[in-house]
Amino acid sequence: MKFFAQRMGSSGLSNSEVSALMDLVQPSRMVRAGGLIRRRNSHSPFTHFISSGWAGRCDDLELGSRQITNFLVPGDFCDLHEDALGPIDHDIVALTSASVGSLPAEALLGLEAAHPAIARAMWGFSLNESAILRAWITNLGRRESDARIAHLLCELFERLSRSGLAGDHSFQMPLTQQDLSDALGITAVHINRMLQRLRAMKLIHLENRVLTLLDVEGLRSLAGFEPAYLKMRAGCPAPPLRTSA
Amino acid sequence: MKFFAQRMGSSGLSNSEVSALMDLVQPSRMVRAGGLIRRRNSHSPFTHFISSGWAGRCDDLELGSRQITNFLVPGDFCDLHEDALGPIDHDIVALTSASVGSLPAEALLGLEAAHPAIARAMWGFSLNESAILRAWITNLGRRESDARIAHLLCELFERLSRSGLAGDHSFQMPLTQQDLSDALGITAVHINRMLQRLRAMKLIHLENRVLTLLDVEGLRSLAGFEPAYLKMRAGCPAPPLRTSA
DNA sequence: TGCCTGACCTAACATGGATCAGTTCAGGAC
DNA sequence: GTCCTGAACTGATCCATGTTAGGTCAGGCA
Repeated sequence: MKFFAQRMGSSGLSNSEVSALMDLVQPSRMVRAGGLIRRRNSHSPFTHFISSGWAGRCDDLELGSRQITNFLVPGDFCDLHEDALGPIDHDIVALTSASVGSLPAEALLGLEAAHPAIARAMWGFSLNESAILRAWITNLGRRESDARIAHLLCELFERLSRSGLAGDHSFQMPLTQQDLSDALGITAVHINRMLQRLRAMKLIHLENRVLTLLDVEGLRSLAGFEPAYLKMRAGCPAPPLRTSA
Repeated sequence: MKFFAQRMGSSGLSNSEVSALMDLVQPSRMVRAGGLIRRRNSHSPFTHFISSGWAGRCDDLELGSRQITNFLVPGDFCDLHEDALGPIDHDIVALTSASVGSLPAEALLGLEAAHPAIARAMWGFSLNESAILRAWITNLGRRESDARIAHLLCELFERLSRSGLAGDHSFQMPLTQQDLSDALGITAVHINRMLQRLRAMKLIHLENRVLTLLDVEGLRSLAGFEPAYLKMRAGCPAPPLRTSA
């Protein structure tokens, strides 16, 4: 839960607001790699977050193939306010063994009504994820396979960095080539070829589940990566009111 | 603004709550086809919605190519709470001539704090769009071009239906083949060929900007379309509290 | 020791969709 | 009427990626 507290703090909340949130947190639950954190169509009175490990949002299609629509890393919410409005519509699957925290959803809504800053912060997390989803759409729609992989790696590096989970241009990257395939819409065979190419271009080093970005600028330029969309939208002061729309 | 009021009403709000919202609405602004509704990095103290016409969220890349990450139709919010947390990170472009309404963002946040049902409804709209974005990711990642187009057409039909903008299996479809290309990550040339194929399969009829779904079941089955993700998540009663996460 | 499994890796071949280079047609401006 | 433009449409060619069918290697286990 350390990363969750850090993350809440990074969203512009005061210490007392963060404490009010942390007071709601329930004991964590361990989920083994491959296990389900949330099942589609299920209901839960809790909002969950990733405490440690990696997870993915999965849309299953016929034929056993799946599309991962986002990765979740420590500090990320799994289902912020989803259940207040109906059952969740996709599976959330642990990709490594993971620890999952939770807080009562109704109590969280109450806290938001009482503390405008908390309401803003929750909107910030939600809009932040939407920006990531849009970036994924652009990645899938416009980029070729090598740039597509590069873009995802750049994104993961930034997201882990802001939780203090990435070191000097390197991080623990537990995703298999099949996971990357499921996320990027590229077959695992071709993922392999393109990872080889990125290695040959001296852009990355990947071994024993540790990824090192050997040439961040080169990788970003290949990927067309613009990190602005990941910027945490902290609750900034109300913008000045203008008189016309 | 008629469609906006309808849409608010469809989200489980009472008449008085809808009225409270409508009291905030400012006069609409007309935008010509191709014009900008919101520019990336701009700031606005208003939350905008589409009153009439179609718009698209656009990510521009180098080389003049663009990715449309969602279409916006009458009743859709453009930038719900985006500006309370920082400048918006993408362009919103009118794809037809369009009329855009707005309401003061701070006043809307105030209304949400005072009326929990309104806060829930706004979360519902936001989560609803996130579900659409995830469905787009799956569409781009997993489906071949003909199924991809079919899926988008099914989605648009459902979305317009729920605003009363689609008739008996047909609707006004103002998107050019280039617009479809920009949204689906398929060249306009190939969009054309695949539209021919859908016509040849007697699944659709498209002429003079009117699209008719000749065989809804056939189209859905080709697309693997499951409409559940579009279901408006109305503010349902609080789920019963359980004691374990 | 040998067997099994999952992840990574590779080669040969097939193909969906991109690219390039056009044509046709309707509507609007003049 | 002619010109111009945007959109729809088409055919030929090419290549990025999918498909199929393997191989290698390390770890766990009997």
